[in-house]
Amino acid sequence: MAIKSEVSDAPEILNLENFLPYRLYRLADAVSREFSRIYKDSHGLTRPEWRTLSGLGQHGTMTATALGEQSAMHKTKVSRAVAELERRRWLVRSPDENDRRVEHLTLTKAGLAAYSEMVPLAKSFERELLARLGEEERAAIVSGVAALEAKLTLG
Amino acid sequence: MAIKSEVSDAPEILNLENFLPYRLYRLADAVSREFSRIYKDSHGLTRPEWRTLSGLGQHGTMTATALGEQSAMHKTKVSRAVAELERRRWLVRSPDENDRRVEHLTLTKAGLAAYSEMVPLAKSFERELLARLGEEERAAIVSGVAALEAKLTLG
DNA sequence: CCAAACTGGTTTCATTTGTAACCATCGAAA
DNA sequence: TTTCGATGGTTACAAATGAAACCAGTTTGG
Repeated sequence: MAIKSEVSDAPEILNLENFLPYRLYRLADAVSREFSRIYKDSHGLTRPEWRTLSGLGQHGTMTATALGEQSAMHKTKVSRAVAELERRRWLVRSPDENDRRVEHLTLTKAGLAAYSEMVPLAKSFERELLARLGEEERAAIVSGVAALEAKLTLG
Repeated sequence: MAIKSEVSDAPEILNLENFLPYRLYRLADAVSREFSRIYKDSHGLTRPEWRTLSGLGQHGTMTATALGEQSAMHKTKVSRAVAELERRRWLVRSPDENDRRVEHLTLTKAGLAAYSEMVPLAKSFERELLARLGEEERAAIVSGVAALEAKLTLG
């Protein structure tokens, strides 16, 4: 049997368990699922709501557009998350002086309280996640992610 | 101002852009989005459908349960993906001899053809993705992901 | 000054997803 | 053998998502 036919007869096979896009997605999904307990189980937030809360907690006041850029969310996700947090009275909107299309979003005391409560939990989640790894493994995942991020168009 | 009040007054802040669960998710999402062009744009497949095709292409014949385990999908996703691939006549079901609940799934010639067409594209996608990185960066992401996978309950 | 193009943000609609209930069959134990 | 709990797989329903249309309001170019 000629080599040429040998290599072209058998269909080329992809090993899914070893395929980086799949592994990355599955890993992120597992981590995200675990992490979601912090905002979902305790307060019934969705991920977009959590990110919105987190963005505002971090930056004080932002517009919806800025939120979308900071946390890599589509404008519709932001819009709905903001609406829900407003319904909970966790944030308020205030009109922009110069541009009447724009709204500035700010957490209320209640929103800030929820944020302050979750931040330590989030940090310890990350800490414990990384603590399961050895020193070089930790460095590997962090720098590996950073390297790929740098090469991609994110958000 | 006493140190104690200094540290407890300001709300602790989480830097989202630096938070591993967020970064991981955003990265996986971006990679997955780019990759999806291979199965979505050309054949209109969803991710579960692609994974199902991929699992069967790789293993020949599988049950729905096995597919779910191999590709980290919930049984409902598998069920719907299988139904769609069957509708396209890309796979067939055959009953199990001993257990009438079980179905064995196999790609048809058409399914296999689609699979064979996509595999090289998938491989070159991964290759080119990794080619954007330097040697150590490549090693870092691969071993970092592997390390985290090992510590988590996946799927 | 006015039309066209653009931008911030919301809504609508179709698709996808997750949860739970469900149906059929199987295996073990009484 | 009958019954009861697990298992393979599907379905129903509610919630989350994405794409595109949409509404204001703003800017730009003629």
